[in-house]
Amino acid sequence: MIDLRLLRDDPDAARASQRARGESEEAVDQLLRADEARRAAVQRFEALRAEQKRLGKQMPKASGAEKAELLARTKELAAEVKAAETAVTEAETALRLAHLALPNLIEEGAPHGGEDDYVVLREVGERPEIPEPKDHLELGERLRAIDVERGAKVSGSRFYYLTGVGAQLQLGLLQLAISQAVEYGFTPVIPPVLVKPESMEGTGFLGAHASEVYRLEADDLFLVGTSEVPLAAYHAGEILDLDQPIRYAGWSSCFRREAGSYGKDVRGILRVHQFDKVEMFSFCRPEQAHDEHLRLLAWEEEMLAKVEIPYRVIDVAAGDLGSSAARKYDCEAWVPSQGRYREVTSTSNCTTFQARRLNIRYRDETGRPQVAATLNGTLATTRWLIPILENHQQPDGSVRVPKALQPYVGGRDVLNTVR
RNA sequence: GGAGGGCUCGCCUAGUGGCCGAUGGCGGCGGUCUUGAAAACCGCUAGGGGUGGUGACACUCCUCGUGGGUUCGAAUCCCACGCCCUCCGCCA
Repeated sequence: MIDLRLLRDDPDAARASQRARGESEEAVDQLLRADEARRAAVQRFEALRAEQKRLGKQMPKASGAEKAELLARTKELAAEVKAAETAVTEAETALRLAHLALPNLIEEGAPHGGEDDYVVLREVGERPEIPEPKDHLELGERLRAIDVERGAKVSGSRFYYLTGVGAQLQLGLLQLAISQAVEYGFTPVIPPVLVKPESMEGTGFLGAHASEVYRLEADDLFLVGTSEVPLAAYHAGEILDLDQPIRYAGWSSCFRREAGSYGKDVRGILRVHQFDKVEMFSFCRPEQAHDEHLRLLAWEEEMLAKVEIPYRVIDVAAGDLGSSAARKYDCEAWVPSQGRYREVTSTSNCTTFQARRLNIRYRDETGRPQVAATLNGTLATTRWLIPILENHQQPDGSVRVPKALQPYVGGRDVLNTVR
């Protein structure tokens, strides 16, 4: 949810943001009208209510005919107050709907347009020359690292087993991510992955993403698609000390239904229903958010450097930001078998949008509560195994292990085909 | 699965129909005292909304888990729901 006061002061900023996203400007005006209507309703109610309280105070002192008259008047008033209160409730509901419907204002500088209008900020690392690259699944199967056949047998399509060095590589990768995060002052967190509806709602994943989310009907709980959800909701309703940003590194499994992606990326483990991830999450003051965002990006790039894979950084266009983000940078790793870059990290600056929903605040210099800013960014996921295997493959199907990961596979620098 | 108990301002707690937005303690902050500290004493210490003002601020309304009901009037009475806790059983 965006700041309504800001919206009243400068509705054109919101309209411009909507245009950049390729979304309706009418949503802005709807919200403005709903805001206005609510304030009018509130004022009507308050006037009546004040009168009711005033007369009510006279009641104990009154007696006889005076009391009877008072009673008659207050009785009438009571009905009016109740009607006015109902009107306020209705206006508030309408406002909330309009409020939820409007996405975050984009950060100045974010590219305008849709999915394909991203801007490449830089390409980093040398793409390897591999004449006939094997894809990650073939490599993974030869190494006995990835087993999608049995994944499908046991759980269905888009499920897999990581076995042997596959399991070790993933654990090592995530461990490496946690170690780096801790080194930079993050608090490592292993959060719950089942959350209540309000936690899911608060983080904005029940809007456009609702069909992406697994819901456990019997218990009315949701499986999280990222630890961003339990990390953001961790401080819901709290007033934090944000002299310094508060940083968490969440380690969790993530679950996604991948509804509507039938036939897309069906081979291997690029797009799966369940994977593991280490996610950075920051709470900070709004004025710190921009710099914090760049720090998160830098930490992502540091991790990519550690596993020695070529990548590029893109500045995601406004129309592809999702409702919460004001700006988003993705790192895309080079995938030799596909001859293109694929997303492996994503860092979003949600400014105060998410925190406002979750009611997460801090105290400013004057001691007044203000809405905090939240940011998130990927530090490692199962998907990283793809560029790691593919970029480091050798003609015989063996795979070189990046130095940083060697300790996690028994010190080996090469993983050899099994059998 | 069964049976109980509880939800009040950071924490604990008082409050059974108007004088309660709410008592007291702890903690926190500020001050007095002290060379300094402790102790003692004094003061301050929830959040949100609306209106007015450039502003410090002023006035006002809402909030005692949530929603409804009774009543002229509800933290207090009634109903429903939610959440937390304890015990028993079962499973790990």
